[in-house]
Amino acid sequence: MPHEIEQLACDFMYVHDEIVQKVRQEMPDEDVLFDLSELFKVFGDSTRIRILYCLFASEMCVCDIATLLNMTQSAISHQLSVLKKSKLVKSRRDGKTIFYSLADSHVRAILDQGVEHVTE
Amino acid sequence: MPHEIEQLACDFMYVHDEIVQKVRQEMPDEDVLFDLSELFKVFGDSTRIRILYCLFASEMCVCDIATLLNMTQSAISHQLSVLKKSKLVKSRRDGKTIFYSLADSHVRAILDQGVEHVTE
DNA sequence: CATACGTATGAACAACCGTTCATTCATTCA
DNA sequence: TGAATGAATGAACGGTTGTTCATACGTATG
Repeated sequence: MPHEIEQLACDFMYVHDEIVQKVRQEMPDEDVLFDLSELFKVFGDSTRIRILYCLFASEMCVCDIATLLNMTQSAISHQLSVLKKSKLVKSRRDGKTIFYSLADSHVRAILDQGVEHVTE
Repeated sequence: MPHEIEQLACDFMYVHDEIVQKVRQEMPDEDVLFDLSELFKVFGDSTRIRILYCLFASEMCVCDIATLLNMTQSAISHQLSVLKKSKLVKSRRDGKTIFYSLADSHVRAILDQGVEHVTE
């Protein structure tokens, strides 16, 4: 793209300097944008969403979730580690069992907002 | 998983019938869950998020966005078609130029909620 | 009608993702 | 200490995704 960034590409230049500035101003920083897309990637899998819905009801161990969702222990464990890396879920050990629970109250708000969009 | 779904998997059975019922009740239907994860997949790419932030400021044509984001016309066009298929963006033609704009006010709310989570 | 320009589209490719399988780890209890 | 159990992990796989490149489409204009 050999154009000057300020004058934009189209011959019929629609976007003005004023709007370019507005975009620049309102667009979050690059690293925030990266974290944001990483966050939504985590929500972009129905297994992980279903796990989160389980944890809305109560803390649970891996094999409880696996049974509820009718999936293997390994698959759930892998996904829980994704959720944990993303700080959406936390865990505590009680003997042999490890209980998982939500780490953040935003999670529900974000999912609910999504549901609202999808079901209208 | 050879277990009865109602009694769950662990020997030390933590999740009770009451909680199982609560999960079943609060978990959205399978098709809603599918749509939900599809929606978040769309948000799970920083290029698409940046496109949406452009459109928060103003409707724009493809090459305006490409210039603003310093990407090729083709890459932006492909991503706009994803956003359009997801009904997050709409378009209108004016001569040779096609202008894209937001199709839904929920979009901003969902992204803002995500930003709030990420930047705390 | 031919040219130019903005955009869309299909193929191709590399990178990434989610599950499965086999194995290992951590803890309890006999 | 050794067996049993709940959970984590690494390798491997098939499928998906985002970009690039080349090309085709649609509209305006000469």
